[in-house]
Parts: sequence; C-alpha cells; structure tokens
Amino acid sequence: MGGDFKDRVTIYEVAKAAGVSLATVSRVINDTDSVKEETRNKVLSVIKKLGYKPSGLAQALATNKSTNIGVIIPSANYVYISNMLTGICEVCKENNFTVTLYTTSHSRLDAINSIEKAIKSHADGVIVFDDELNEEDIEMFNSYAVPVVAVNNRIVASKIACINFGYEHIFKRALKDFFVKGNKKMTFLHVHNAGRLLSRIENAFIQTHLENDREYDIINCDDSYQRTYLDFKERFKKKRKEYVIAYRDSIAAAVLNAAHDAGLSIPEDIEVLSLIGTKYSSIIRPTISNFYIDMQEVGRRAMYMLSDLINNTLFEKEYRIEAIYVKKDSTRF
Amino acid sequence: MGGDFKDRVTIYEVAKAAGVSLATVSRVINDTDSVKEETRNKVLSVIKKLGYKPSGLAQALATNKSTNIGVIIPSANYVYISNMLTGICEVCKENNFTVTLYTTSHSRLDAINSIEKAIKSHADGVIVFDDELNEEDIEMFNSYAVPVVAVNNRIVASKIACINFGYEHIFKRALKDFFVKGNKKMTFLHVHNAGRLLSRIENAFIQTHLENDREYDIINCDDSYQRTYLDFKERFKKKRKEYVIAYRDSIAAAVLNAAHDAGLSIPEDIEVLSLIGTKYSSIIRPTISNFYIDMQEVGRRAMYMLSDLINNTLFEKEYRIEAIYVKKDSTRF
DNA sequence: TTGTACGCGTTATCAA
DNA sequence: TTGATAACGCGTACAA
Repeated sequence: MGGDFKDRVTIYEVAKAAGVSLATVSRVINDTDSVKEETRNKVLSVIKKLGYKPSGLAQALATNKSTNIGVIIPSANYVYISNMLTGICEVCKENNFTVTLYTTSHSRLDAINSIEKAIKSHADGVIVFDDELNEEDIEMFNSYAVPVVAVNNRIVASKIACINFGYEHIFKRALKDFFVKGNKKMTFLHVHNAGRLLSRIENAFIQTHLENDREYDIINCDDSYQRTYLDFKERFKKKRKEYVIAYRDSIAAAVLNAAHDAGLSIPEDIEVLSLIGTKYSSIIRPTISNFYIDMQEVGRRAMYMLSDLINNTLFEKEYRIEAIYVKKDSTRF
Repeated sequence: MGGDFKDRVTIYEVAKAAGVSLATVSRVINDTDSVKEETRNKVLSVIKKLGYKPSGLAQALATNKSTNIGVIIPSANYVYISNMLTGICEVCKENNFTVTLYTTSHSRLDAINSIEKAIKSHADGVIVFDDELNEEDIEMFNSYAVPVVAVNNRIVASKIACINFGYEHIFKRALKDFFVKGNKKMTFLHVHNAGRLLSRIENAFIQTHLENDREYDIINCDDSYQRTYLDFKERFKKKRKEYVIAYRDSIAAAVLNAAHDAGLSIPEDIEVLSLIGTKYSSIIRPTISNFYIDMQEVGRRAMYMLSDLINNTLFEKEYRIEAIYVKKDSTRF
C-alpha cells in the first residue's frame, strides 16, 4: 500500500530517542513497575513528541488479551436490537473494552462465519443474540476458551452464561385474563424464521387456547411493515373483529393502520398487541399495548455478566428478565 | 485467567503434527505458494483434527493489515444511524472486513478517545459520522496513515474522502414554495448540540426567511420524545397555528401527538416536517412529510469509498447525496 | 531503578 | 517444493 506516510512509530524508536531501553518505555506506558520520575518524564515527552501510540495488536499478542468483545446479532436494523447494542457499548466503554460487530442477516452461514471470525480475532468474550446459532455452535466458543453470554438461549457451561426472557408465564396469564373479559377471536402472526422466542410464545398461545377450549387463528406474515399492511388491508375487507398479536411494533403498526384505513375502530373492532415493545409503542397512535423488556438494560446486563465471566467472578450464570405487560390504547384490557 | 481450557493451537503444533515446517503450513493456509498436493492434504487434515484457527492478531501484526474497519458514531440508538450501520456492515461482509464500533454519546472526550483506539487497533480504515469531531481531529488519522471516510463533514486529503448531504438547496426551495402557497408562521426546533447538519439547515431557514421578509420562530427543544411532547402540549394551549420543523421523526411525532391531544387538526392548524425521515415517517399517523436520505445506502457507499481508498483506487473523494422531499399528510404542500 | 533476552503466532525472504 | 530464520511490536521474567 502507498508508502507516502510516515511509518508507525514503535516502542523501539521511542526508547532510542529517550536514551533508555524499550523495557523502560513499556513500563511508563503501563505504569507497571516503578520508574524514576526523571526518566518517566523524559520518556513521556518523547512519546508525545513522536506521537507514539502503542500497537494494540502487539500488546494483545504479548498479553493474550485483546480488550475486545464480539457481538453477534442478526442486524442492527431492529430497534430492540440496536437498543441492546447501545447498552452493550455503554458498559464496554466503562470497562475499556472495544466492540466488534458481527451481523448475520438471519443466515446460518453468516452466523457460523461470525463465530470463526470472533475466535480468530481473539475476542476476550462474545455476546450472542442470534437464533441461527444453537447450543452446539455456542459451545464451540468454549473449546477455544472464549467466554460467551447468550441472550435468549438457555445454555450454561463453564464459560457460558445466559440471559433469558420471561415471556410465557405472563403471556399465558394475559391470555387467560382476556378469555374472561374479552370475546374476540385471537390471531397470532407467525413470522417465518423469526426465531426461538416467537416460536415459544406461539406455542404458549396455542397451548393456552387448547387448555381453555378456545378457537384461535394463526396466519403467516412477512417481517415487513409494508407487506403486512397490504395483507391486512385485504384481510379487513372481510374480517371485521379480531385480536391480533404481532411480534414487534412495526408489524403491529401495520395492522393498526390497515384497520384504521379499512374504517374499523380500535380497540372496539380490532385489538392489537405487540410482543416486543419499544419506545415506538408509545409514539404510534393509537398507542400499542405490548410486552416490554428494556433491551438496553439487557445489553448492559449481558456485558456485566460477560465481564465477570472473563474475570472468573460470575456466580449466577443464568439470569432471567421478566417481560411486563404494558396496557396501551390498542387493546381494551 | 483460568487454565482449564486447552491452549490455543498454534501453527507450530500443526507443523509438528503434520511433520512439516511451519512455513509450509502457512502456505496451505493462505495458498500463496505451490504446495505438493499430498503435503497439502496432510496439513489440511491435521488442521481439522486439531481445530486450528490462525491467530488474526499475529496475522495482522505480520502483514500490517487488520482487515478491520472502525466506525465512529454518536450512538446506535437513532434509527437513521443504525440504518447507516447496517449498510456499512453489509459491504464489510462482502469485502471480508470486520467492523468495530465506537460510540461517543455526543461527548467530545469519547470521540477523541475513539480516534486513539481506532489508531491503536490498526484499523485498516475508519468511517466517521460524528459531529464532535472537526477536521483537525480527522486529519489526525492521516498522520497515522489510516484512511478515513467522513460522513457529513466536508474534508478531503490524501487519505480522506467524504460523503455530504445536500439539504440546503432543496430545503430553501421548499421554504420558498411554502411562502407562496402557505401562510403559517414557521417554527424551527433548535436542538442543543445536535450537530453541523442541523445548524446548517437552521441557518438556511433563517436566511431564507430574512431574504423573503418573513417572520419566523426558533425554540429550544430537547432531543427526547417525551420532553418535546410535554413542551408542545403546553405550547399548544395558546399557540394554535404553526408550521413546525423537527430534526427527526420521533421529535416530529411528539409535536404531532401533542397537537392532536390539544384538539388541533393536522395539517390545517398544525403542520410538521421532519428533516431526517426514516421508515417511521410512513408508519406514524398522520404520516410525516420529510426530507429523506437513504442512510443504509449512505453506509454502503461510505464503505465502498473506504474500500477504494484503502486500495488507492478512489478517484472521486467527495460524494454528494441529495435529500429528497417526501410529501406526506403532516403538511399541506 | 534499569536493561537483556525471550516469547506471543504469524508472514516473508532466502537458501536449499 | 520445502525449510530455516528474521521480522512484526510489544510484555515480562530475570539479571544487573
């Protein structure tokens, strides 16, 4: 590559210019051993004059610590995920870690690739929130000694911890409550390949309906606002009473808007519930009833756990965070 | 740290187990030189058996290429930014780069720190979209020979390229158009510390009003949905006719919702314009008129440029992307 | 308090 | 086609 730049200044050049050995320079950089005040100042001034910055690569190689953590997610393009990412970044900054981001686009191949890369890059730890990866995949990190916190994946091992979402319990209770007060038939939006969490909730949905001898509906739905909007505009030409359960705010909004545009009233005719609420549940009108988990807090927590895991000071390797039901205007109860 | 894991397998162990020298192993890994088919297969099988993965750190140190690019942004928590991030990640995957993320939380200190870290980590290139950093700061990368693409910062140097947003021109034209057709007094929401782009638009706003001898209003506004909503609910008790210009969708939605809750009608009484439209402009009702730039495309473009810059094949170092005006339901024109 | 010398895991140059 | 051996830039015992 173009050699029109000054080469990187090395610790050796600093040592030479300061008239000391490179060991001494290393000492002032890391203030690991005591260095005479005079020498230290001299070295420091040379460092500044030369604009020396230690090579993170060389440091990492020598110390076997990269001060870097990998984050594997499907995409940064979902609000609830970028919220989590924000939480992770916050704590990383506190603990002087650096974040490298691996996005999988819901592709298993990309996901496997991300694991490979995270291992190759000597990540000090990894946070995984991606349903393409199963337990065996994640355990692979373990055989390379890289600690992992898995979000939404129940798995524990010597260097693996996890954060799980408590949805089923509260979801079932909400359904039963609805069975008492409400009367609409419920429709669950099944999104292809939307991951474990949604499947689990879908199962809970079915099971609770069966247990209570209730009819229900499950329909396929694209993970896109526009498609869902059009589908429901069509659907609402015939079906005029329904309680729809969508997995995130944009999808819920699509149903709401379609209902409104079809002349239906909310929540009298149509009720809508979002399973992963974000701040948009409160912004969109009518506001959307939702199950809420503070994903930014999840991110922070995950990173705290990972940090402890790295330091061998994590004792509770399984952390559970409960969703809460937030009643808004899109449902009656 | 806990030694309860097998140590990392090195190229040396592979060489030993395969009965060849480490140079040969290196050759099969990178298929850089010709290796006898027989030896190659043997090495390959040993690599698989031992689960050997080359150390990215050592490779980077030896080749002086980290295959990693740094991305400096204020936060991943804004939709338009995470859109850009998504675009960057897409292209990085195509080109086998890895992304490390530096968030500055609108803090200049954090921003400077991010630069330091990106340099330390030997990033092969950096994309900066952060208004805390001025030209001098960014030029610092140059003296360390790391190529930079600056988004929304007009700066060009031997290893610095930029992407700029065309807002002023179309914005002024839209204003003038409004002056002809419309009649409401316009209010610009000034957000403290929201960066160059907003300031520039604000200046264009003022200038155009002065040129056309029109009255205008500028009011301070927090960069928060909730605060803005409350402020405007209060404001709309008195002021009942207004054309409000907000810098992003959430803020615009706050004004819209406040207007609605104050019994005002949109766009007859209150009109609202969002300067950085995202998909939420179309989801929120009434839909929000906005200036739109495809931030995901910006991200892709930035990364393509950076890639060319790294390879010394970038000739147009300044790229301009024009915002387009998207008329929706929150304004009359 | 300081310096020497080796190791970290690769690539790359030069011989063989 | 293969094998020594010197970088790459740093940390760290050990010795002085």
